[in-house]
Amino acid sequence: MGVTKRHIHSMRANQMADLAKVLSNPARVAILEYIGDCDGCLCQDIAEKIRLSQPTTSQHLQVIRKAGLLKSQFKGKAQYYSIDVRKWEQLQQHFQDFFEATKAKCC
Amino acid sequence: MGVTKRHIHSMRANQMADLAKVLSNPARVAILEYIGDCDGCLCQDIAEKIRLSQPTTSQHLQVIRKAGLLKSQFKGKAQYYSIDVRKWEQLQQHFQDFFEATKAKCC
DNA sequence: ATTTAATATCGTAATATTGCTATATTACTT
DNA sequence: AAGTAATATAGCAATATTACGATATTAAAT
Repeated sequence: MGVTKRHIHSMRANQMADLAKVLSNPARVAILEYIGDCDGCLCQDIAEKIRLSQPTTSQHLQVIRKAGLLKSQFKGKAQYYSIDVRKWEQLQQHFQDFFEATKAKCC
Repeated sequence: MGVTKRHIHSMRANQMADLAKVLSNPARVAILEYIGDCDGCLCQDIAEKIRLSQPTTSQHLQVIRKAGLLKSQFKGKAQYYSIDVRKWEQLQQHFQDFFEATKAKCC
């Protein structure tokens, strides 16, 4: 077959996997690091920085955005991306909870 | 093309992505949750619990193991898996550092 | 030595992901 | 209104991932 069988797992496990998937590509990690740096970045600047094409960079941005981690704002024709700090902290908490819950059980 | 271009990214970004990849599949998340629960689990019990075949479960276990997160011990023909707590805490710290570093820059 | 039971690996098919070029869309500028 | 600049989307090829059944490996039990 070859499809991830989401339906057999708990919603919690699927959610956790979905969040981890956002961070499971080095380009997206690099993008998040860069956006953190500059606080309001243009797609083309990001693309130049991480050395991927503009379309590829844009696609990765959409993935991160769909996870709710980005805020964006048009100024003229430019789109300024920045990290949604509240969502970022929620993400951090989600991972934290997962690590702690697992540790609490096994140790 | 279609290959992740690891060489253009920093070692840190690649590492982070590799770690996230372990958690980016709900079966592996479910396995980790289950192993946390029982502290010394058999592959077949895990397979039954998460409702995937024994070979599929074994493969996921190898992925988690290659990331260094598992300890295992043969007793007879059975292999008892458990979480390597030190490595688990290191993983947690790695994520924690990434979240904090990014947050420190952008806020 | 053979059988049995548990796990790991091989081979394969289906689907997902990654990255590109080409093109569309959007909003400003002239 | 036409041109320009920035981003997004479509379409595609290459590779990676996921899952399975079949089989190999391993170690105990008969």
